[in-house]
Amino acid sequence: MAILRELSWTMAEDDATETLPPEASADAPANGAEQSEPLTKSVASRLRDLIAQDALPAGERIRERALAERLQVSRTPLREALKVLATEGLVELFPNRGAVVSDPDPVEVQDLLQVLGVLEALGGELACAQASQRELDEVQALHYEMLAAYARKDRLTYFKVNQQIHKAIVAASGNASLIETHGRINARLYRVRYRSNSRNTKWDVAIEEHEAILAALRARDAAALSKILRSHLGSTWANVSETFGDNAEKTGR
Amino acid sequence: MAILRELSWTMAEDDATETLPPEASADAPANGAEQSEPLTKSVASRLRDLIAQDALPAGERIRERALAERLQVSRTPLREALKVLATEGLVELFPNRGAVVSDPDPVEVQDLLQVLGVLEALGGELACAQASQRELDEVQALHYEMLAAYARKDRLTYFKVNQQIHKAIVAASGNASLIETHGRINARLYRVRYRSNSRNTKWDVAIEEHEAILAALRARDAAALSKILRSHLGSTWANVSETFGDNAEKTGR
DNA sequence: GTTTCAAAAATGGCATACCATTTTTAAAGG
DNA sequence: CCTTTAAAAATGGTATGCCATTTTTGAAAC
Repeated sequence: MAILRELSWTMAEDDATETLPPEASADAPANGAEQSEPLTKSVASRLRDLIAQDALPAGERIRERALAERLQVSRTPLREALKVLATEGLVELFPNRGAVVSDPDPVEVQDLLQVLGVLEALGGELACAQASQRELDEVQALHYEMLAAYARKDRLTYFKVNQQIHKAIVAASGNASLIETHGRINARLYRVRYRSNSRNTKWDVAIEEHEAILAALRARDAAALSKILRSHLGSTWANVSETFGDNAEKTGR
Repeated sequence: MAILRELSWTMAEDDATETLPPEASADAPANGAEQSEPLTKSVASRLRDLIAQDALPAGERIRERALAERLQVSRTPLREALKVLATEGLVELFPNRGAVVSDPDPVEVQDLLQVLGVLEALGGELACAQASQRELDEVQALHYEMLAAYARKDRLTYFKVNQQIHKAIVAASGNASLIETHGRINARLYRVRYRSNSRNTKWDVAIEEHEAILAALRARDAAALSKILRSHLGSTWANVSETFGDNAEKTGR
């Protein structure tokens, strides 16, 4: 299918290894500061990117030896990274038959969105109380950027900025555990939501909701923002469920 | 300090390897079904137990070679397991200087409790809509067990049954992602909460709150249950913060 | 007695080798 | 041509070995 290409997705984590540079980094001795990030970590980071971009297609079995060679590392750090990604839910491990890139079904997606909803709701509440004016302004700026992408019908930019907005709100909560958990759940939904974004038929509704989000945030109205953010992900489900052919939306939940 | 001994803590996960059997399991050929669980998995499970029980004290550095020998495995599966536990937040990894058992400070604990609060609130809401009568009855039974432990001033049993109740409510939500996420956040708080349990000065308040929880659950009053569960973890923070000497409770959040 | 610093020991990071299980291949049988 | 099945190849699981970094040791200097 080969959707998803030009994304520079980063998790709520640390380093952002650039996408798909298979060659090992040459030694840069000019730097007097610390070097040497653990290989496992950078491999995990690269794998997250590859999965988000469908360069490792969902449902596909991962061959350790081949992938290790592709990434120019031995199997040991690759295996360690795969264990980590499995814990994060991005791949599934099958004893004696390796790893497969996770491909959540509608029920899982709905479950994840429900959790994401309450996490963002909490993020919004805390942000109303904790966010600096600086942070609020930045969210506002992102909001305008999003409107610009909407006006241009630039779905890719819209999607990326949209993600940034939600991430920024949660970040403004100042709650490290929340930020991390939110980032992780979000990562598991990334591919599915990206796919749904390109077919989203209720774009204008999403925009309206975002206006309400911004209004509540500016007013620091915690209760209102919490409510909107949670229901906003209900709308997301309405969109995403269309992507799962047919009757996925009526799972009776 | 050596608190925590007789717990048979299990995560929201799978297998429950018994605590501290250093000898490798002898081959049991009688079983025709599948055998051979991956070592990494069972090692991770054992480490979780050891951490929960303070057999691996918080803040202490983990020596790979020594621990590998103690667990009777090579360093490879142990290292893989440590990466997993690091992802779960139970240990922290320091490049080139190994792993340390996490010891959350008051701010982290408060953050974790806030997240746990909204997760349980969601669990309660969903449980009101989804739980079978069977599941409700079981929660009720656990509640009575807890009252029995309270009457006997048996704090250990109280603590364990209390945990079971909250876990059972979340489990009744039927939301797999929620169950998993809740289990993970909970695991990170386990030690701290256990410690606070033994000094809890507001035991009767907690009991009252549990009565309200049960009432709301029986009535399938989602809104009420959600609200109570979340504030219940506010009370938990009030208790836990006492454990962090002095002025931990007024962190201004 | 304290501090400095270099040698030595220990430790974590990674690659590789070997084994058991699984998957594929292909040959035999129908 | 399809099914069965046994050999062969490939794969994941684990142990071990080597190297770079870190930590400890202890002797010299103050």
